[in-house]
Amino acid sequence: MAKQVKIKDIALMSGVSAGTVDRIIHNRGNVSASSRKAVEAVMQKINYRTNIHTSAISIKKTYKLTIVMPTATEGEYWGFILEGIEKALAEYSDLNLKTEFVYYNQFDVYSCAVLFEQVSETEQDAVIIGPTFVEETVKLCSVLDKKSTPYVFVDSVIEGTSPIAAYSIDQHACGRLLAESLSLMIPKGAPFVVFRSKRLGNLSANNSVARFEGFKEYFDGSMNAKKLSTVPISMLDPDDNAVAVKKLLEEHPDLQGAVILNSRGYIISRILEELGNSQVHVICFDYTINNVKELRKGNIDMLLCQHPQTQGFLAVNTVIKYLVYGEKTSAAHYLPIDIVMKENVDYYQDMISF
Amino acid sequence: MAKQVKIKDIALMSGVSAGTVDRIIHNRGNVSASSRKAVEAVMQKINYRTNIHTSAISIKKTYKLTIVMPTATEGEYWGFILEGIEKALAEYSDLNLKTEFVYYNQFDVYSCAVLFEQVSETEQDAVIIGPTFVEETVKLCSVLDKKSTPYVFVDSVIEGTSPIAAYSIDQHACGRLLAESLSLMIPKGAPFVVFRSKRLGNLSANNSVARFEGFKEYFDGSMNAKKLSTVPISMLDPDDNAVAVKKLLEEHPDLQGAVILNSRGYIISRILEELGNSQVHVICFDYTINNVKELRKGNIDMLLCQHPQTQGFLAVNTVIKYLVYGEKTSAAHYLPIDIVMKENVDYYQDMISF
DNA sequence: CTGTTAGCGCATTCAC
DNA sequence: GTGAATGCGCTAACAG
Repeated sequence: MAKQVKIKDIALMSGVSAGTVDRIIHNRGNVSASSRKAVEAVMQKINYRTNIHTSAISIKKTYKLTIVMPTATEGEYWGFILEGIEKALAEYSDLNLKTEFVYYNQFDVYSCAVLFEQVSETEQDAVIIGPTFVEETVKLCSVLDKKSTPYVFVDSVIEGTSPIAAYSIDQHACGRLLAESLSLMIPKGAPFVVFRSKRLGNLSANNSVARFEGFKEYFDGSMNAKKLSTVPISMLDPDDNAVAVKKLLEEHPDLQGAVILNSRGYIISRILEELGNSQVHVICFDYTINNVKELRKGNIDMLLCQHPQTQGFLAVNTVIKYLVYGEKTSAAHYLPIDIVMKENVDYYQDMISF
Repeated sequence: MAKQVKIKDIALMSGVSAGTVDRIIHNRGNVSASSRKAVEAVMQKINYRTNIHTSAISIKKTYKLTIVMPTATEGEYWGFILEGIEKALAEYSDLNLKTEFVYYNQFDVYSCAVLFEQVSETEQDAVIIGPTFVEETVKLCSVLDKKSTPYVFVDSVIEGTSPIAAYSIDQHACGRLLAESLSLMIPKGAPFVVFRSKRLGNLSANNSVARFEGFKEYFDGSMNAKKLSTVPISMLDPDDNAVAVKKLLEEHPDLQGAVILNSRGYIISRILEELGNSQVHVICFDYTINNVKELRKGNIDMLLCQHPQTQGFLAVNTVIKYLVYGEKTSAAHYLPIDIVMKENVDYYQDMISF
């Protein structure tokens, strides 16, 4: 390995002092044009990387980081994201970080609007955003852009914003994978049903749409496409769901598969169990307590999962590297789509054990 | 966050000097029993974590790390492990690490014995071991134990050794997952075949055995168990394999599934393709170039993968943390068993992008 | 065996 | 606008 170039070396080579070099690197101003020119010339030739250790030691600034996301319940999706965030923050405990966590109700646009407004008015060095509502998010981001405050997305990418990075999964690919899994499980041409969320107007619904697109695309031109029927499920009316499923089974006694485009698969699998139906293969999304329980019982066959912890972890990592070390990452990161079944679920959760 | 405890604090609390505390933390000797006792008592009460940054800049010692494993080809299993190792080493580039990579032929006990002997005679601060042959590994480890040289396993855990950590996957669970996947793909009672490696007397074979146990266990008592037939495949005689598969298909024209207990699934899937058979579902192990190619072509339906990069990465991490910061980890780590199919393969490889 | 102390390389700050 | 001085917490060498 080549010996690390130090700030002192650059100073020497460009005929200025270390302090001046530092001021240039960190854009702190108070540098004469001639000094800047000399230093920049040297920097071009030389591959300088700030030494994170010495840097971390001597940084006195307290960085303020705001995390805005839907209310996080332990063991559920946003809870896992939070886990990853906290894990990463723990690794940077030597840094002087001040974090503020604020949450909105993901089922309530208003709570989101109010909170985002609040965040807009607060001063901070960076923001990690877990978006749900498109319009509100775009608005928040435009304010942040104006203040040149960097922000990172977890869970989704929002059009019309310019985050320094976004960690999510490819929803379209999720849909295709869902279709591939289903078609491996049921005979060609066998009837199946697609359950979609009733909720509209927010991003979850958007994700759902992208998944559905991918799902349909996979089947395009194949026989199965004709058998596709979709049923909306409701979070609020459990009885409605039971009735709908029952009706469906009566109409299609040979139903082989049920896929749910969101994380509410446990609702359907429970109904199927109650109806004594064990013939229908069930696939849905996300590693949640309820889904895992159903997976273990054998009522759900397969879960397609993202790894929310990793999203949170990487989001923090990116922000710190950007703020403290001036490192930049590419903007869009699609994380792996994990397949979890009964026999590998035990080993899934500990993934980030480092 | 609670304020970080410093070495000086511990020294104060236990009535000794900072130097003594440091000697105790790093097992550098030259400490009286009474001092040790006092300090350890305080350490128990207090949650001390060495500040990696100040530590890193002041360390003068050059740690020597030896990595022994089977010859690593890029894009294959051991190549990925190496990737993870190098990734981790890059993160510790500020540390004064001296690494020595040595490789043996995983198909040749003798080359392993010779190399391990050599490693035994070299002095180093820690060793990362990728084992293949049990006896040779046990012998090496007993030498290391005597010298109190810490070592970490990747890929497998070997009985009768005491590594500071081991990163592998649960082979038995792999077998069960294989069975679960297969039974989702083929109708109940449909005939399938199990391909096993011919090679014996080494650990790969051991892994294979464990996988087979898990596989059988899953089917215990079910109808499918009766349909189980196993065929050995040979790495060396491709023609033999083709003949065997052809014969198998003639005997079982309704064959629905083929599982391969090792990473040579591409050999079988290619033969099936050549024979024009697209009805048999193929599942095998490991993300290798050949397997992925067959997966993309649709000849292999599913790959069960470990994430070798992560194994290598964590192995290095553990060693460094142990050596430099005196941190200990629990010994056995079973990593996730990943399921890779055509539609999620694109997002699998970048997993360690941090 | 133990306490003391000189760096480690950088960001910051304060005289100039 | 600039350069030199200071301090971060830890390690390692040295003097007792």
